[in-house]
Amino acid sequence: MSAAISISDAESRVMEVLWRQAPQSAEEVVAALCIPGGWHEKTVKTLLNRLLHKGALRAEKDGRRYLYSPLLQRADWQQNESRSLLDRVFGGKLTPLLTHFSEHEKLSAKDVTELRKLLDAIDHKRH
Amino acid sequence: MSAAISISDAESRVMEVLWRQAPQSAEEVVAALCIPGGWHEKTVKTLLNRLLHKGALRAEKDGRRYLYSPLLQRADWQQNESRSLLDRVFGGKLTPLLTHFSEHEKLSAKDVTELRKLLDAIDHKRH
DNA sequence: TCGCATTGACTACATTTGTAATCTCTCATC
DNA sequence: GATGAGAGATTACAAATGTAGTCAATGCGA
Repeated sequence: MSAAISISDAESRVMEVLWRQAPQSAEEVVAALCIPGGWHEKTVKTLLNRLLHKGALRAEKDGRRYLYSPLLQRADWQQNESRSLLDRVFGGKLTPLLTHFSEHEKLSAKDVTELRKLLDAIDHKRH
Repeated sequence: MSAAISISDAESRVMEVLWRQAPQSAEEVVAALCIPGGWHEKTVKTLLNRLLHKGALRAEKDGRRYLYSPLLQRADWQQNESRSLLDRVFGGKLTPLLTHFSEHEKLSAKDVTELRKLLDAIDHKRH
């Protein structure tokens, strides 16, 4: 288990861009994030750099610039964030969280169907 | 909608104590949190104070000291944190989160039963 | 009544985070 | 070879956070 890189909220926004597609140059990442009322180019560069130092990204030289790719995997990050919520907010127990979501979040018919399928699948594995 | 008080991780630890039981004196809260390798008394006092200023707590005078009670409700906090995770990490969509949990978290048989009941209840409401 | 112990208020300080600006190096061009 | 533009590296700075220490007020015990 790698030392569990932790990234900030703003940093995760940058990662999302690279998770969608990689590798990308800084310029491309900037383009994706600096649109309307977005960040300043310098801000994105800073975030890229911090992510590099944290080991969340890899950079390969491409002429005068770098191409960035995620090292931290999105699924792993989601895993950590979810686990963290579970522990911090729901005492580490899943049922209260699920109960909470089903009570407070609007579940679409599709969500419900989806969930039933998941439960069935779990039951099957458990056979 | 109240201005959505936001509390830090350490602060939430203090709130948990008061959510379990309120009102409590600072001394009692300290006692609950400073046990083995816990925080320093002063740290807890600071957190109580910050929470007061944020409006997350109420303090009523009781002789030479105060008795603290939560103003921020646990359910509301859970709601905010969950919503935040959902938006930040799962693009605001519930299904990916639920899928994630069902794939990566061990669901006990009880969890599954519980969930099914929830789904049934939802279907009923939808009638 | 006076000083002390206790409690809350205020101050402190390093780290992380959001958000940039400036510095520097290097390659393409004149 | 000199120079300027663009890329990344370094520096900046305020707010939030974790973690305490110091100050000040006040009621209790001697």
